[in-house]
Amino acid sequence: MTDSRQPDSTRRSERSRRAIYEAALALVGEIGYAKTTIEGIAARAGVGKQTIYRWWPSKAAVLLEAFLDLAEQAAQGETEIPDTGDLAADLRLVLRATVDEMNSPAYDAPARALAAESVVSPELAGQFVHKLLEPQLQLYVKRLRAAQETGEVRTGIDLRIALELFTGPLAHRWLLRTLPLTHEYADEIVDYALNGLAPRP
Amino acid sequence: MTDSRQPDSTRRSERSRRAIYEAALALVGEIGYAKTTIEGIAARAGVGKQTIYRWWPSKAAVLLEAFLDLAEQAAQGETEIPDTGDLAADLRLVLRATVDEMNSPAYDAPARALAAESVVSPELAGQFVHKLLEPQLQLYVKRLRAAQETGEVRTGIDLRIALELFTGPLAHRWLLRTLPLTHEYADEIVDYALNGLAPRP
Amino acid sequence: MTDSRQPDSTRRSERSRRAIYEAALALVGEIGYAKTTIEGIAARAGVGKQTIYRWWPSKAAVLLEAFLDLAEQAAQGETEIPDTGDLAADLRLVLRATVDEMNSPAYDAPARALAAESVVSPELAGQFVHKLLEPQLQLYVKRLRAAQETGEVRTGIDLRIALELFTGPLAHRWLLRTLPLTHEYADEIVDYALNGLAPRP
Amino acid sequence: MTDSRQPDSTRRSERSRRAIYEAALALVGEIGYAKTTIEGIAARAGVGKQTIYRWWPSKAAVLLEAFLDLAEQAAQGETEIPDTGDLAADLRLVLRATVDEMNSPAYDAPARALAAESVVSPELAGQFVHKLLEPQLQLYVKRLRAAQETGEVRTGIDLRIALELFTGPLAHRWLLRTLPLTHEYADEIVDYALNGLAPRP
DNA sequence: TAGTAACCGAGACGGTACGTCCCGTCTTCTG
DNA sequence: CAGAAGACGGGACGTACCGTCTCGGTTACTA
Repeated sequence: MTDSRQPDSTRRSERSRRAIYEAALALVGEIGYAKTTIEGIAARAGVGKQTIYRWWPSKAAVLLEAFLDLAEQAAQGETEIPDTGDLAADLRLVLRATVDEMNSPAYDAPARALAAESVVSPELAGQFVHKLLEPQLQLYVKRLRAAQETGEVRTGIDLRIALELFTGPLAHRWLLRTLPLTHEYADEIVDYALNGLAPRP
Repeated sequence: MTDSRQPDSTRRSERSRRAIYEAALALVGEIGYAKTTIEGIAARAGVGKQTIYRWWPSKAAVLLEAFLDLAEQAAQGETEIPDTGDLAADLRLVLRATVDEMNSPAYDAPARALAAESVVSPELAGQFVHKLLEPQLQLYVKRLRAAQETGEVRTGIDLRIALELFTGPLAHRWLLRTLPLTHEYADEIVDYALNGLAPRP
Repeated sequence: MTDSRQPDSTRRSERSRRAIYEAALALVGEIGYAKTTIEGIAARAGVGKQTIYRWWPSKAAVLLEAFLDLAEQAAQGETEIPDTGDLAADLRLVLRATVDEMNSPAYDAPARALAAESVVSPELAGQFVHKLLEPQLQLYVKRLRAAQETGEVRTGIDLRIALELFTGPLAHRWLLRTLPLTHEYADEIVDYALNGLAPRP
Repeated sequence: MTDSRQPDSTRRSERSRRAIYEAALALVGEIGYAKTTIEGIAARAGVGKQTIYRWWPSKAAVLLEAFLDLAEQAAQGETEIPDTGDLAADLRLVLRATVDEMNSPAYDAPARALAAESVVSPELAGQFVHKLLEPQLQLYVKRLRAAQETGEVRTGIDLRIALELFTGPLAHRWLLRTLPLTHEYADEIVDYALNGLAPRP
């Protein structure tokens, strides 16, 4: 009945885990994801390679956890889209913040790396979406539902689809760098998209 | 005047080039981009490794050219978004076709690989966007401009931004596999987005 | 004090070392030194290339050690030139044995390869001479010194030079294959050379 | 009746041949034989690779011809061992000259390279011995025969063997760099060896 | 309080692929 | 048609990492 080859996580070294997170994020920031190696992370963290292989299945998994850990620390409190009663204003605020985040190097490098890996690896994508992306998208659903109740958004709209009118364009510009990501762009997107969701006259 | 160490392209072997394209696309389709190696492409194409290194700077560059070549052959004629006078219908048609393409394995594998690499490599992204993506997006600009003239789209709209309301959401779902890409989804996107671009009452 | 990037030799795999010796000697015997490659040795030994590069600086160094190992096993006991009281007879015996050795394929191939490399590489020559050749030559010095004491060789002779009258000609014929190496030739050399070392009448 | 794949040597470019000789000797002197490549010789000589492959079968063959050409120019006239009536003096002179030659870099590099290749390649060795070495050794035979007639060397001696008492030791020291090659050493060798060839009292 | 089981840093190991260098052949164009 | 130039298929180089595997050493729970 017993068995399984999993190690005993109660004896896990917290110190090593944190060192690995830091080394992984630092290396991805400094030399990029492709040139970051497990050996490099281990060396930088002052850790044996086996300690990484024991707890993570891949380089991408290490980075995902490191990034989640980072995001968790960063997101202390601000886990809601504000509701001032003015939907357009609220969305502009959030989308502008997103634009700023995407333009900040500390966030950009690891997030891009994870996104790129996710594009190509369904397993990682699943984790990435489930643990990071979807929870954030659900915040939009929640805010849009509130707006639906106040009549700012017409009934019959599929909110899970509607939110993609806001996030999709931003993500697209960010991922493929087609054109610059600016506050003005964010505002414009909010303007056009919101118009599409408004009640028909 | 300049110089540069480029080889003499007039003496290039056409046979080798085509064999490399085919090998690259086949391998990416069969075993995935990550497991596709330059040695593997060379072996499959019956070509020396140096012949690849002589003409391309990286695995991604090979695949990009191979994919462009493929796209060029595929896109014989259909280089326009139809204009039946009914913008919504025309866009639904195009977006449904795009959905089908994204769901077809032959297109999916190399396109994903290139997109993933582009996310992480600005150089490749530049090529990818300039040679493949932007020309396609300009077709939307053209069609939307026609619609603007017939009054289906209100004046003052930035069409280069507007088109992203259609393509952004699709791209997002495709890249990160958040939710299934269906014709219904495409229709919904057209519905919501077009509403946002319509003349104000 | 120093440092150096040498690996930890206490953890070295004895099994791999022996396999590499055997593979190297076998390949040199079968296909010749020039066609023997490090990749080939590694493959034949069932070993990673890095395991060779970790412990040896070059193909020649591998072969030298393999050959030394072989010579060590072969030379169990016979580490002296016999002293029957008859110098000429003793030298004939030794030189005939040397001739036989040089004519035996198992010895010939690796020994030639090492000699050839030594001709061209002072570093290897140093090792080759110090570890293999000079110890053997000192046996001649010892035997000749005994002969000097019995009056068979005249005083005032530099024995380190004298021995070269015996070994030099043999080596020359062997290395450049000018003429066949026979027992009769060895006897003749002993005859002429010993005459030159005998006390003046 | 015609045939054979040999090119027409009457149309051969003398200019190219000389440039190849010079490039080969220069490269062997500067970077060593092992690092000298046919491509490198061609580039340095300003010659196409095919021009080398057309006329020579191997790198070693090029160098051999280049060296023979060099030796031919150097040996204008002095094609004899002097005969002053004093055999010992004559041999000391020749052996000292040989020592000097072996110690001169211009001679040393290509000669070592050819010797090393010859050790390992019977074909080249044949050429090397037949065209370069044996003619020189025959000069010793001639001089020793003269000495035999004057009674300085005893009858019954095989002169082709006898000469190796002089040249063998020198060659040995030179090839394997066991000990320094000096005039004193040459004198000693002449002394010991000649004693061995002298008529028995 | 000793024994022992596991994680840990370290790094050697059998491998795969890298990107480079040359090999010897072949092809194209020039004198 | 020899020769300069150099692209080609091929193979080995020496390096970098992969993921697995021992090897002491150091904890931290059991007997």
